[in-house]
Amino acid sequence: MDEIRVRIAPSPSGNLHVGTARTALFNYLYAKKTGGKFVLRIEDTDLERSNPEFTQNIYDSLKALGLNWDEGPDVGGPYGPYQQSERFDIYPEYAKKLVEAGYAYECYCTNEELDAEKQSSVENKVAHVYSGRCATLSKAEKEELCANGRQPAIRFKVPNKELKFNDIVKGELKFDTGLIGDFVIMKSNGTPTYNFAVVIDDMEMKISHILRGEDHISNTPKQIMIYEALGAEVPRFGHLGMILAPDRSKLSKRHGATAVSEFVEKGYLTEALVNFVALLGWSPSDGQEIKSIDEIIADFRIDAISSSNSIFEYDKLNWMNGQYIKKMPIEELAEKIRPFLSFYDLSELSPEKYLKMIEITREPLTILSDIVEDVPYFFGQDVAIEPEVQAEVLTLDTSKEILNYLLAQIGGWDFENEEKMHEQLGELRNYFKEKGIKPKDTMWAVRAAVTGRVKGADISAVLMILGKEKVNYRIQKALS
RNA sequence: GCCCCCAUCGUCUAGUGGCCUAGGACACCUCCCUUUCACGGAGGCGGCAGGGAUUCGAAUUCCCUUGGGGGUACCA
Repeated sequence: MDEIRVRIAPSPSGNLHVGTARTALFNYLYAKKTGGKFVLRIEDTDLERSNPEFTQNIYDSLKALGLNWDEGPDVGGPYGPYQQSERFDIYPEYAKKLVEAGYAYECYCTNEELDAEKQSSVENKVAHVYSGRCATLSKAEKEELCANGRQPAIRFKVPNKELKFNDIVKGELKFDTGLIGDFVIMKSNGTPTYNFAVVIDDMEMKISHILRGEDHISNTPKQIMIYEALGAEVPRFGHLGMILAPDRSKLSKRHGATAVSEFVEKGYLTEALVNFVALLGWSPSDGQEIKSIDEIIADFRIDAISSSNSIFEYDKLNWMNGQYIKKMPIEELAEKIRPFLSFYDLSELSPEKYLKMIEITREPLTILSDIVEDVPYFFGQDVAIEPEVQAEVLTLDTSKEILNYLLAQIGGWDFENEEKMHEQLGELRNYFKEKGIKPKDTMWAVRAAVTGRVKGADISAVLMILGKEKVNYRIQKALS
């Protein structure tokens, strides 16, 4: 197994979860770092819970994150098909081989019988291990069971031994297989169980390294035993710590967004998401945390992955998203923001003015949707004056004086030239400064009348975007 | 219950026996910059879970306790 081949194998029973995205990212990073292949496999053996809609979401999310796969259901590849539901005819053959070789056997137990066994284990406070009673069934007994209408499942016969493997991130892991119990590899309905299907698929797809969440640690010995029974080469395993919610429980809907697509809808940039999630369990060698995916690839070391769980905190994600918003090319940002502004009539603004508006309002944004709150005064003829602004600024005599003066002057102002606008505002401040009014207060009065607020984007740019007519109108309105 | 994993500031982490009086980032606080908010800059607060053992020396090794997480399915 000299070629490095990794995979991400989500099951389409939900939208792509950020935890899965992180696992995908680490696999992707390792593949890119080593010149290996990154494979996508859709694990939809559980037909009841699988939904094509989710498969599409998985594709879209992975692509949006820039985690492009070399082989997968949609792009094909030499070891397809890459969707388990299309591989159903493969698994029984291997199961049959295992039965014939004595590594597995048919089990006719009913759910009721199994539950009863389990129940007695619980009562005796011992680990529940399947008794293996069907392993010794005679041919005649099996035939009788079949005649009674029972369909057998196939169980793997677990050898009793100590099983060890060297985990890439955890180090040596040991298991006593006596505690595992013969497990089902083929359900009585003829479909494979997870533990069987993954092994067959990973084997056929020649996967060399399996990086996955540590919730799979206990599956690993089972899978290794299957590889061994099949005489196949066992891949290397690496188990990543889990991503937890701030309350240390599993990250779930009640904590807010969990799917990549939900984060995107809320206004998170996929670049920031990738960067943030990479930092959960991995850290850059130079301490520089803001890194593009290519820079992360360059710095990635698989042996430096942390093995503990990490908590998904929004604070840092938010900060990071703001960083990406600030450095994104303005045209690109303007297009990304557009969908969030559907509430407003964007046709009021020329393309140039729209761009300018984004430029001057981007700075305080944490997520793209924040913009909605920051731009209402750019639209419509009238502007909503906040009550405090009305009471604390506009009712002041000095404010009225300033606005009256401005109204008289504004006819001669240039609204097209930014430099000019700065000068005009500067002159206004100086004029009142000589009269003992602080420049700050002068600007406040103008801002209050025109935007209805005491804080916001650069006021000279705001005036230019609004244009002389609207500014004039809003000042008059504020005065009355 | 049983099995497994994990344990450095609130959070993400650096640290692989002396470079550690434990470094960075986010958050928080203070100050500076400033026509507002913000950005940015300069400081500050804050941690090796507890107990043993090994060692001249332990955040780093070993053991126990505690805490957190995962698994225990004919789900994946």
